[in-house]
Amino acid sequence: MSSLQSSPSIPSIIATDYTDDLFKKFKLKNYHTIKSMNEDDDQMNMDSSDGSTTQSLITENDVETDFEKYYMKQNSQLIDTELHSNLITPDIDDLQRKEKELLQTLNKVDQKIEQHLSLIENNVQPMKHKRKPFIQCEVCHDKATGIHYGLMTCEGCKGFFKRTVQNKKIYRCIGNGSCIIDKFERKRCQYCRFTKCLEKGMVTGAVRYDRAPGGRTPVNIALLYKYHKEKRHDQNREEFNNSLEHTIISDAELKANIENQLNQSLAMDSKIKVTYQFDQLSILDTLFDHLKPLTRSPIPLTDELIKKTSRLLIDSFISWYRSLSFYCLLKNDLNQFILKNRWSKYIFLVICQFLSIQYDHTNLISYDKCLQRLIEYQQNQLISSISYEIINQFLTFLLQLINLHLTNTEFTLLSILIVIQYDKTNKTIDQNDLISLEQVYLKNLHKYENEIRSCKATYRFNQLLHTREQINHLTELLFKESHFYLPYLLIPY
DNA sequence: TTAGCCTTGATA
DNA sequence: TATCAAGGCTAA
Repeated sequence: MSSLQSSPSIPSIIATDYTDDLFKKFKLKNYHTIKSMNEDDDQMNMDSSDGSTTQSLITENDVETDFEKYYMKQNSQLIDTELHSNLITPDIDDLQRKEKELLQTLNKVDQKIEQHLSLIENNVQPMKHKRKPFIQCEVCHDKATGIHYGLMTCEGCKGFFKRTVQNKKIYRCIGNGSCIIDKFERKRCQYCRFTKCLEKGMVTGAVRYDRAPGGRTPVNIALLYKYHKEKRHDQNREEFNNSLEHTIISDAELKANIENQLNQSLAMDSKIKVTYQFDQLSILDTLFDHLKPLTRSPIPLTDELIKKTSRLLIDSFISWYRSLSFYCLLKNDLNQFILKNRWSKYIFLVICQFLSIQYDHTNLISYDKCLQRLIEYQQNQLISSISYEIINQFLTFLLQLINLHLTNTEFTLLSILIVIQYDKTNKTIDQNDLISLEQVYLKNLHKYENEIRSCKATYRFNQLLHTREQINHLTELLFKESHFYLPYLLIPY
């Protein structure tokens, strides 16, 4: 562990445990020393932060080493925090400082503290004798065991919050900071879990520095609880008002919706748990990494493998879409509409592009071979007449795509143009913002073709737009006929 | 590291 | 004395 810590190439987060443990031990020693001294002499009023009291138990060298390591860690964390403030949890000391400032403001605003206390009491009182059989944790929706650090939470989230604050942990989110936190997924991302704890109103100041067990919540902390409770109440009211104007669905609902569509198209039962992977470093590499295992799969491909791959591709699609520059500029409901309605087209293009790289126009799978795989996949069941037509159309399209030899830029621009295409047949949502956005990307594509193909630019540009229409048509056809698995069957093995 | 269970101590 | 909300312990 110590060698890891000294290595500059390893992120500081990996090496935190060692120093955290040392600091924890140091604080414990400090606490026990003070406690024993207080027991010996009740008259003395010692401050637990006074370093001199600890020297009777541990050597100066120990203290220096422990603190040197601790402050080195703190410094490295601060640097990291500045660089990736959106993806790394803030410093716990900073959080607690902000809470103190807030508390001072609260006290200044309301001079009648006594009145405040009675109000808090009145708020707490009615809850005391209410016992519900199942109360949800406000962070992960598991069974709550009570109010912990100001919020109704389960034992897991309580312990997680305590450990984070006590050990001054700093977490990193490998996604975009919007991971789902529920009973099953809460362990996947510590950053998003802690962020949710704070957002919901857990108070870091309620974690006791002296680690003294038992007792009631101090008045000042209770004031912070009240503040957060009122703040949440206001936010909920505002969100409710907004929801009347815009129907915005949550991440969980979005995934469930896509999941349902996928189930219907693949016509299979779901037994696989969705796994989420957020890798935005190289989207095409990630997508192809998801597809490569199919080239080594048993023959014929299993439902399970196709479904698992589809889910990985969907996750990558969501991550990729959210990383696009215009994502934050569009209204939430429009983004949700795109995510819900365009994922299949994007995935279809990805698989076809993967196939076009695996094959070339001379060795493309034959019509008969394709039919044979389809029959094998359907376990020798008779296939409908429409299936013959779909295979034909699909193979024709694939051959065209192989001959196109898309560049990476063309692939990216085509992907975006598929996703943001204005759909004039759909009047259920305001898509006006997509018109101008589409124009921007069309201009970009044309400009790119002008640069690399000069006189053939317009022809190529039109070819790509035609490809987009073919993708729209084929995706809808595959979905309608529950043949969305067809592109997967063509992956060479 | 997590999370369920137990202990502790202030307060009604 | 019961309750609540802190903390600790420990198996997984």
